[in-house]
Amino acid sequence: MELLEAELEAEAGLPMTWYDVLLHLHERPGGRCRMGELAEAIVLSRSGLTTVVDRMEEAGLLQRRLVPGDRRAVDVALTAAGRRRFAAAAAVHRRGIDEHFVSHLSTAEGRALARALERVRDAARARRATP
Amino acid sequence: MELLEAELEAEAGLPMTWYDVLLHLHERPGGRCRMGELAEAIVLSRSGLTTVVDRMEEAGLLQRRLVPGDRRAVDVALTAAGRRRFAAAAAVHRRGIDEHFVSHLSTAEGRALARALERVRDAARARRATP
DNA sequence: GAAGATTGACGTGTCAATCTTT
DNA sequence: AAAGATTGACACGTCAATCTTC
Repeated sequence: MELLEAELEAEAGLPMTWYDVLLHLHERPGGRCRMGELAEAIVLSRSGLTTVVDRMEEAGLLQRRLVPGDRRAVDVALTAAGRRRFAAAAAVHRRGIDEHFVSHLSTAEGRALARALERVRDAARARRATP
Repeated sequence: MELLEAELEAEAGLPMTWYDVLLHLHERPGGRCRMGELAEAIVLSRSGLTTVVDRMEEAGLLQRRLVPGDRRAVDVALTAAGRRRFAAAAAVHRRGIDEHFVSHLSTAEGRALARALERVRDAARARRATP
């Protein structure tokens, strides 16, 4: 993770947190999403996300938008610059994952590892849901 | 990791960083070691370790000791209380690892996973050594 | 009153500068 | 000058309190 993060910073000029934000926005239809939902998705406190979005908005990668129908809420939306920046960063990140992780495993190993770790993850999640 | 850390905190009253310190001291002969060596071992900056050791010394789990022969250096040494506290914490932590990780894998899966991840780790370390 | 987001106080880590000893 | 540890300034995260809207 340290290695991937350093490469992302060096070659795409993005901190990992910013990449996470761009990724999850990119996955939503319209490239937009509520603050709370986004905070949940990238595992960050709501207040933490507030300041991250402040910076990213200054950098022109996204914009806060009013939510039609609920004046409490705020939407975060990708800008064109944000989409371009994400595309470039994603290329860097995918190459990194391939090079530093996937390339060291056989196909069979990859599958086996995924299956095993999914079980571990699911068990942890289940326990988290009902503590 | 979040789960293990929460359990350690709740059942043994130790932050993960403190556990790491106790563990690595416990592994050294005499339960003592230099500050710099310890910082390297637990992957923490030297200055970060300074403050952690401050707190742990206040808590009575370890002591700073003069190093005979080099007045620049400082040794950190486990106290009796530190050893007791580590034993209790280690029991909690081992149980957690067993329960939340190992128990979800077959013996064969465990071995395969270890071999595969060791290769990934070694590759990352090699690249880190010569960037 | 509860949901949604923001603000302020604080904890923990890194980095650069400092001080002592070699 | 270089090794060893500490100090101070700062970045980034969490939690509790606040403010607005439902």
